[in-house]
Amino acid sequence: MNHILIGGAWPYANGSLHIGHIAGLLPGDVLARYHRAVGDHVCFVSGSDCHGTPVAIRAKQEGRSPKKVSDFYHREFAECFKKLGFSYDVYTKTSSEEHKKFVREFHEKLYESDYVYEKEAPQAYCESCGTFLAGRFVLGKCPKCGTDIRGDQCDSCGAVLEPENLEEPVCAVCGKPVGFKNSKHLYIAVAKLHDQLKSLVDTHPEWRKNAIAFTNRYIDDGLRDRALTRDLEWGIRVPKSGYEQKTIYIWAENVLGYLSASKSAAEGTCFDELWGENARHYYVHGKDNIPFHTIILPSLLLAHSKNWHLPDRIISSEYLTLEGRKISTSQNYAIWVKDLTDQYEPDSIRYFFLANGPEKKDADFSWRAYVHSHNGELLGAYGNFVNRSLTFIAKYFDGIVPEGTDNPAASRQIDELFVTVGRQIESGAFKDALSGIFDFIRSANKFFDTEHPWITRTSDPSACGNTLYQCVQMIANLAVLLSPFLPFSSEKVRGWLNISNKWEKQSVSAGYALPEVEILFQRIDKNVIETETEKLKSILHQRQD
RNA sequence: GCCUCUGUAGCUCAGUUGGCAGAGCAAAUCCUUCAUACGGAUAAGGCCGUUGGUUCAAAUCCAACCAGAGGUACCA
Repeated sequence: MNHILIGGAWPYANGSLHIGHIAGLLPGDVLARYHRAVGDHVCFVSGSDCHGTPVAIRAKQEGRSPKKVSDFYHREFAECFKKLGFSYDVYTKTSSEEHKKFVREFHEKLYESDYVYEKEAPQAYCESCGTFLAGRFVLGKCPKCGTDIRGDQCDSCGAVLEPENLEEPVCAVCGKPVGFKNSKHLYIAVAKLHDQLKSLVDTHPEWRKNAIAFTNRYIDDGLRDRALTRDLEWGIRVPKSGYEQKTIYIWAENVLGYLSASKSAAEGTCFDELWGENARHYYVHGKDNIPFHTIILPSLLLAHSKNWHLPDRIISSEYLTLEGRKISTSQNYAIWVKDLTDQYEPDSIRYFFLANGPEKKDADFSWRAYVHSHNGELLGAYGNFVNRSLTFIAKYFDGIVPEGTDNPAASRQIDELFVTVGRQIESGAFKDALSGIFDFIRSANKFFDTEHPWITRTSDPSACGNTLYQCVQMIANLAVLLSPFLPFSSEKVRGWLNISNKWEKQSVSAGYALPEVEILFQRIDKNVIETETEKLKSILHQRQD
């Protein structure tokens, strides 16, 4: 039995989840379900990222506490994931006591390492907000070209800047001028870990291409040491004297959630195996998260001790666009997961984002494509094949699976699918996996047509029975092959046919009595395309006014 | 500015090491009626962004250019 850790990215708790999050995170659940079906010990963890400036700012704007705000979104996230069938072993939050305790202990030891040092540097400070500000919360003019800019980078002339070099710096939150104060912080010497980090990338050609490219870029450009602490109220207190007023920088604690959450999941029993040499670790997130998983997390682990298991597979997706445009939460141009799950079936949503996800390059969500994917592929090809076969048996064989012999060609294809689909899932090629399964479904429909059982039913009843027997075997195996992708419908079919979800060839005996079956997927009205597209257009319209 | 990615059929895209351009959808014609107006077959559709180069052979490798997207470490 292999120990598999799957870490899904921790969504940031300052706003609702949209389809982009789901597109990046769904692969984690496919991996988890697949590895469980194979018989591996799986620990699939994630949680809500609750600390940091944006949550604090949002709380201030809403007149609520940061805890209230982040708890609100945490509950919403958990509900969305549940509805979509995410099979997390633990879904927690960074503001949980278990996580905070784990992080404080981890950091205490970390500070003793040779890779952590103290440094004083000027920090932007807003008197009116009474807080220090991160670079991107300082607005000002570029000293070189005079353009209005945000943060420490000029978009128009490309100059890399420090906030203290900006002209007329103002606070992005309240608009008042900012000053600068010296502040002492702990830094992690990422640059000193250059060789280990370089060798980590070089020894993992199976990371997604974008992860390798990003990481190499950072390494080649020269790794920069990073502050581990922040002058912020809302966060985990720094466990060091002299640092009572400071908190731990979120990227120095949220990625440790993989450890703290897997510790609670394992309840101490197999935590060591899970983080030992022979485990396998997958990290599933969007490309924006790459450096934090390939540089920061390994740096923290390496600086802490020699024994932690480093990332094996980085499943970093590209971005999802919406009707050809960039999704924008601030401008409300998005489809929210909670709205989607209210109206559409979870398997339908899962199918679309897994079959059309941003695996190797940006992908687009359009209502036209979504409705087509559901009605045409999921329902028309798969649902219909299941339905036409099983209702045929119900109608003409009294619901009893007729006598028949295995179809050698189909049987061989199924054997191959278990191998290739498994390999594709493990390597992060979810689109290819689904497309292989759906090719088989198309061939199954073709088989049904060329056998025309509705004719042999009277002309050659035993041939008719044989055809349906073979169709039932195909359905049984499809249910298992699709179970990581479409858990809800697969569970239904497995229930009807009384088969397990083990990742191996299934068979249903002749004579088995089918229960009453129902339609697998509801058809989506085509008018949805127009009404939903109109809604998005009106959002764009408002934006321009 | 710099870096990365993308450009292939009307649309969405696949094309792993160079070897006769592929799939799905849409549109066309036909077959079918077991099934959720569902399924199947056939044909049609392409200057593979542009221009050069390497090669017996280039969508694929190299160079330049054009167009678009993304990134450029304390925004997740």
